[in-house]
Amino acid sequence: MKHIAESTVRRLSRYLRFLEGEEELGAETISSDDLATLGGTTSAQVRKDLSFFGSFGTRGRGYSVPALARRIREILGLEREWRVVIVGAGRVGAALAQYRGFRERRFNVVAAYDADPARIGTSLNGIVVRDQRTLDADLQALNPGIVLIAVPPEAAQPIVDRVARAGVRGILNFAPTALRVPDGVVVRSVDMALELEILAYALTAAK
Amino acid sequence: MKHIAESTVRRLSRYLRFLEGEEELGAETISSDDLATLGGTTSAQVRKDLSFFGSFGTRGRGYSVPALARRIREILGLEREWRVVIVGAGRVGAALAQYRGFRERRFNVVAAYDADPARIGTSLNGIVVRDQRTLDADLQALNPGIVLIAVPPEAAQPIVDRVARAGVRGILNFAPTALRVPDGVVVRSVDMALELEILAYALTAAK
DNA sequence: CTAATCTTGTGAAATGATTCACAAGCCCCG
DNA sequence: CGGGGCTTGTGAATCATTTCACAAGATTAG
Repeated sequence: MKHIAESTVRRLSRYLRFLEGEEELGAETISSDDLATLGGTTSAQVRKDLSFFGSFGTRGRGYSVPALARRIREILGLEREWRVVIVGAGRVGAALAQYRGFRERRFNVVAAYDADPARIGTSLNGIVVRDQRTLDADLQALNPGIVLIAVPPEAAQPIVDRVARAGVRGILNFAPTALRVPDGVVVRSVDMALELEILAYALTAAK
Repeated sequence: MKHIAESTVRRLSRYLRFLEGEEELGAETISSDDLATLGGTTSAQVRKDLSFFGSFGTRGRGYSVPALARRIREILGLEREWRVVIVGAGRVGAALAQYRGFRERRFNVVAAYDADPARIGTSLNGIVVRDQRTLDADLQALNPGIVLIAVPPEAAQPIVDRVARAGVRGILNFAPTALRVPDGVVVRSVDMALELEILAYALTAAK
């Protein structure tokens, strides 16, 4: 398939949120214009985004809410459950381990790791923090689709190397550092300080 | 000034990280090519990014590390201190309140708020959680440049309305919901589940 | 001082993303 | 069953971003 822009995927994911909201309210159909209003974009953009994957609407009516929701879930790969392992059980790791938004989307945190003896053995919402030294061996059995990195920046790269070597292909990194990975492994980074800096720029420049 | 793309600002912020690293190592100059390698982009991109703001390099030599770092800090608005207020002292809010990366970049968390009586009065790393009902009055005195939203999604919009009414112009939202704000107020959202979904798509589509 | 070597800064070209605009299809009403 | 009113799907046009390519300035070696 043709390459799809990240901006498109990001919007699809947002459309899905709104569709699920509408679904609960019992809406049967929705127009590209309604979706656009909810998502802060334009109806042409909505239709273009969807058109990359086929045509699911009915002219004159709009889209079937449940059918479109199902189709977007399928496109995004959200019909399956995702097993997620968290490395780093500090405050950020702990918050992630217990984050409600993940469970709701069927991202299941199956284990958490830390290197600090004081944290090993403690429980995060039913998940017992394990010793990071057992990570490599455990990954075989746990077989997670995605690993979340929530360790200090200087510890991140070695963890990523180990995780990639164990065959994990998806990494979501919360450490504020650039990461190198082998081909075939996908990393995304969430850098909270960087987001604040972009905001600072917007506030500073808007004069 | 001409409008600058967000992608450019994001890269500037990353360049700054590398520059600070190089600065500590005692490097005096750096070429666009070195910066590109560190940041995973191209030298032409680096030079183009910088060129929007002036020309700081020396042909044949490269850029002075400390001078460029200073200039980027100035561009991004990081020379000043930013006062930050956090609303929502659950696990995410608590993690943010104590996040080391913010302090390092001179984003100072000056207060945290919550609506839950069980949390009010507890201390997060020296910051005592206050009652959300006093938020509006307190904002006058605190006068934060930025407010972080870390409340449940359904509570976010009312908080944003209150915060915007109090004159705050920058909001960083961690609640997984779209927010409306008046003109002149800048919102950015960090949606952790959405990042996981984009990752899920990348893993699903790459076949 | 000259020549060879670097590396910047920047128009121009190429590529990518969004918006426009409209034909085509579907629904509903009479 | 025909006409009016919606709304999709999609090429074409526009707008934005990245990459290319090279002249010009600076440094270094001889």
